[in-house]
Amino acid sequence: MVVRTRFAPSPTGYLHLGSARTALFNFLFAKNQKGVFILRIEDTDRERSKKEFVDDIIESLQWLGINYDEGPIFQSERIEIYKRVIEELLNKGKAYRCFCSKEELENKRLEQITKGEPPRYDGTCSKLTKEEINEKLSRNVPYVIRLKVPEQVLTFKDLLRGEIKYDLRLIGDFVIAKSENEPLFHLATPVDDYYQGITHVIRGAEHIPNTPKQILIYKAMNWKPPIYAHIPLILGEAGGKLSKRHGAKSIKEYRAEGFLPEAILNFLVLLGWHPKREKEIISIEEVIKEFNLEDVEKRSAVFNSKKLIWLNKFYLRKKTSQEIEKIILADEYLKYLRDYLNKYPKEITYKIIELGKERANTIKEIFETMKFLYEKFDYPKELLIWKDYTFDQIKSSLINVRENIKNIPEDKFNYEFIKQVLDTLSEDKGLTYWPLRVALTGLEASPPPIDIMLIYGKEKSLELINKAIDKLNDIQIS
RNA sequence: GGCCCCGUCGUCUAACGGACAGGACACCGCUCUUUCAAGGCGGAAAUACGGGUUCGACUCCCGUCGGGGCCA
Repeated sequence: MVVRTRFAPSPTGYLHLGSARTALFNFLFAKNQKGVFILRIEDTDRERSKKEFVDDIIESLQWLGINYDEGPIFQSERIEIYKRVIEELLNKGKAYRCFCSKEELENKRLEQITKGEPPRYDGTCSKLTKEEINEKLSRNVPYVIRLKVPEQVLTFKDLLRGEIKYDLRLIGDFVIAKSENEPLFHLATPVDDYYQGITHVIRGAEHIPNTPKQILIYKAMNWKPPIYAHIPLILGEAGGKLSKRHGAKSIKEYRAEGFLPEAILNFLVLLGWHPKREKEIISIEEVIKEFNLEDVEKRSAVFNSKKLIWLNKFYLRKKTSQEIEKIILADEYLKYLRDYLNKYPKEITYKIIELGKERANTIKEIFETMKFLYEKFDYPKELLIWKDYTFDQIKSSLINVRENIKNIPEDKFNYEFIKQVLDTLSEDKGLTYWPLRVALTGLEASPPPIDIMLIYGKEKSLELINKAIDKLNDIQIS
């Protein structure tokens, strides 16, 4: 039997980390089993479904490399199929039309609650005769369609959790469609899973309570249910389900900040699963080989942004400047960084990226780290002070540095030579390098000064050193 | 509130019923170093609690508590 899995999001928001991981686990399991992974868009809720979100889901999955073999299949285009199933259920007496009004239902509900019973539909309309139904239909009394739910305990097997028992008496005859043309989630999902030959339904643990309802549809239609695996939820750092409105960023946002797909994938896979040999860095190809649903952790995982950042930094440092340039040029979402690529000659730009990526968490931060190269900067003169040295001592150090750099011939203006010159200027190298570095960057923390001088060139470097010396001259006047 | 799921360092996790309960992120030292980053070395840090079962429990059972989810 060929394994078939699916990722079935409702396009009511951008793809975020939680749903991306659900997609990923479906993908990994299918690939591990040499099976088929399907994308299905559950857009039966016309009100809340938006094309924009459909596009985002597709685009983000593609960016992450979670490629589907079939789809996207849109539920909105399959109304005829649901209609057929609904009619069959109606004809077989497995489902019925319920004409009860909102008020009636509400009254019944309150009554049940005061009696201490679980609130559920009492099945009034299931007892209607054919004549009564036709009479109501001819009068156009509004109705919904309910499934007849047997009074028993349903047990199903979850691949991660074992047997899960559910008392169906608590559910009552639930609504499966607003009408023949308007199927609800609990109908459309199992119908699609069946017709699309889904063998394994892998989804978030929030769907555990939905599963018995969906199995009931299978039973009513005499279909064989799939295997279910409910993977743990990802909780936000503040607690609670990671959700769009709970500050969870979309994949798109991570992408626009310059996170790398391999870092996000690596991060997500480690949330609930781990490789046999202890390691943190793992490629998706390796995971596909090893992936196993039974090994997936049962408890929900708290999202830890620090670890994501650590992974991203790791992968970023492994990229060459040319690769990073390529990413910026290819990705529309990083368009806003493209200007940085043209401010200096190409070779210099590579050098800048080289220095920046060693320190940055994201592609965006590469240029933030090196921002002194791109815009005017200022700093308080106190920043020039190294340890407990006086302004005078700092000033003479800078003058000394300036004169020595001035004397370096243009053709000797390279790393080794400059280093040789500067290293001899003082016993305490910090006295040479700290004020120089501040003069060149205006920052407390930055890449090393010689590298920066090589980017600026001799002339601009001397200009910035002079500016620092001027700052210190002011001191004496005041 | 009812039902369901879950419970190992702050976080992600490892540990055939039998090790000093291991690793990673974060944190704190030290080291390297002009600063930052990266690296190296080291540290603090957990089996929720209470009962059983067993020669022996993180591991199995029950209860309590806690967290989360779904429905209302």
